[in-house]
Amino acid sequence: MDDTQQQLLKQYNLRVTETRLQVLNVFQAAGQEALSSHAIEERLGQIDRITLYRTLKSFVEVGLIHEALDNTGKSKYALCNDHCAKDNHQHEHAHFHCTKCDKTTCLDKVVIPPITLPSNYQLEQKQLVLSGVCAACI
Amino acid sequence: MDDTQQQLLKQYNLRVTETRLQVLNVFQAAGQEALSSHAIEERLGQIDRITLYRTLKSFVEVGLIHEALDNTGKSKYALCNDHCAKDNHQHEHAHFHCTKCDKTTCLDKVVIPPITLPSNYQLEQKQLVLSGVCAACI
DNA sequence: CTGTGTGCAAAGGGTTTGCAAGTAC
DNA sequence: GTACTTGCAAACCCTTTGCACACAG
Repeated sequence: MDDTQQQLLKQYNLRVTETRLQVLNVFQAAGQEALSSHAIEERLGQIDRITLYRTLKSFVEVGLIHEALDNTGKSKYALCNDHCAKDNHQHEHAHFHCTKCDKTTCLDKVVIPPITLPSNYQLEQKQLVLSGVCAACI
Repeated sequence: MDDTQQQLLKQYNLRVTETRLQVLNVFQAAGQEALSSHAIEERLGQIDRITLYRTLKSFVEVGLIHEALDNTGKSKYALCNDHCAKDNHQHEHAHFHCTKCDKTTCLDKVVIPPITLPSNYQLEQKQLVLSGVCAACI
């Protein structure tokens, strides 16, 4: 429903614009797959690249999407499941990058185990990047 | 000893050149710190940037250094401790990125716990990226 | 109406490629 | 001598910034 998406944007204090609705739509359709700006562009076709970058930045800032680290060097993004706040992204799950199809997937069920750091290290964020071959490519 | 470094390069089937010796030297001096190409350039001063990129690529290919993932988007590299082969980099340790000084450190003692993946995922590599404030910056 | 978002052009940063000259072995 | 390495220029890709116009609230 278009209406739920509008609500979602408002909920995050974002103005409702055509571009944002479209981008949000792409993310919702992508499910657990993390998308590069290139992939989003492909799916939308006519979007302005710069506007897209700014849209993604806004979405990350408010906590609607999160950046998924993979070892490709390029940024990929996926929807946040839980309620993430501005400065409190909660993403204690792993991201899996398939070396065959290049897809990056959020593995919500894979919880990052507690890590024991050397003393005097203040841990703020931990990200687990797994790579190999995904279910679809084996 | 310059001689040990030459031996090391030969051991990895790399031709001994001035550039490679210099870069190797920088890595050995850096210890557990992972270096960006920019950082290496700074420490060497007069090196050609393109040659440096190619040197790094060669070093990674033969397994002399490994790429350390941090969430800055830029590539950083550090010496491999164990004997890594061409297609068999063994880096089951974590990398810590300090958000204050921007240093990335290999935490050899932090072993990545075994991960249980959903069935039909073939795991080949796991990387743990920790970030926060390092001992020196607290 | 006011502040925010958009679109274009231009610039920026990191990295790669092509090619000729130089060098390790 | 031959294959590999270097150095320069140019190109590439992804991303950011500046500015005028358009639009949401």
